[in-house]
Amino acid sequence: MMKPKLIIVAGPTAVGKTEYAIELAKKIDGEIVSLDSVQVYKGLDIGSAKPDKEQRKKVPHYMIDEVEPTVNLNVKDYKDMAVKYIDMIIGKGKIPILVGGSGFYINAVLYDTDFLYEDEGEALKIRKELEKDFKEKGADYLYDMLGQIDKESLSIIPKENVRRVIRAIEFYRLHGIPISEHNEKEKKRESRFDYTFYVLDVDREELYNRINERVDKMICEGLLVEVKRLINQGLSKDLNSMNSIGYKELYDFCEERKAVDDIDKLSAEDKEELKALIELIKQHSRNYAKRQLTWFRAQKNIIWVQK
RNA sequence: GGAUGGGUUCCCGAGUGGCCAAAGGGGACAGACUGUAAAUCUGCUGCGAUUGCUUCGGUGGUUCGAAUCCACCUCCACCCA
Repeated sequence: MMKPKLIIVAGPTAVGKTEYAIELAKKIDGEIVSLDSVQVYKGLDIGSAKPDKEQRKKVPHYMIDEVEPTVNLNVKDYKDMAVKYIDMIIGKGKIPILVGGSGFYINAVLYDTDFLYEDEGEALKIRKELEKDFKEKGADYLYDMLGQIDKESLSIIPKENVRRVIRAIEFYRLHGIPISEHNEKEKKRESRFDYTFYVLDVDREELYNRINERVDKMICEGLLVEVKRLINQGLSKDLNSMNSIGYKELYDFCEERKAVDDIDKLSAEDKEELKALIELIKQHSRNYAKRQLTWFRAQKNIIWVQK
């Protein structure tokens, strides 16, 4: 049986994936599935640089505005949703074009990683308990615990990465097998798609310029108002959605101020503070872009597209 | 013009005779990653291939030895005029 065709357009933030993908989709009669961990959330529009209405009219887009920002999505849920759309597009005889920068999510979809079923309540309970252990007994304690159930993981996960140490222990308790063993198996998976994996890239300097400019643009377009609106909706700071770049930096600032719709009206002091926060957003975006590049460099069968 | 404090490696900042290529932080760079991933974490950061070489505003001294002490110069901050 022939594997269905699929195209991926990935790359660091702000390289211009959206436009590139739309052009491509028009040319080959494809439909776009966003593979972006933030664009899925409703209401996070400006900060996640969602394609606008005009763009979405040109080509059908999926996986955008898919869930409420109050939901904490994880790879499994994300993958399951995305796969449904992909199969639907294939079913129509069109070519799915996956567009996004979340490498981990792209891989999950592309290789159809098997994330075992987990009882969310149970998982959360275990996690809370382990987090408490960490606070009370420290990282060494957790690491020892991991070593007793899954020696292999010790060479993959550094002790300092407590979050992943916890997840590894949590996985073992949930499934009774070491996460390293499961991952080893999943890594060998072949994609069920006949895929072409493009990664867009530009000179580092140019990329950073684009990022900086785009952040400024987001501010002009009303990022502050967007964040304020989300806060007023009751979104708490510790939600995944609010933990993304552009939102986490502005959260406190917007929460403390009554009005943020007119930047010119802010006090001189506030303006200074805001300026520093904007710089921070730019920096975090640059760091993120760098991490994305690192991820893609480590992937197989990548076709680099120098812009 | 006078008094004082200060100029340290990309930035901030510690160091006040040898253990100093110089703490710490930031940034930059590189990397890891399989249920928080726009998350989380790691390494590295004067030059050179080890001995080595060139750095701590500048110049000249003191000393076996100076970023550290002395002299002069220079720049900055602040105070008095």
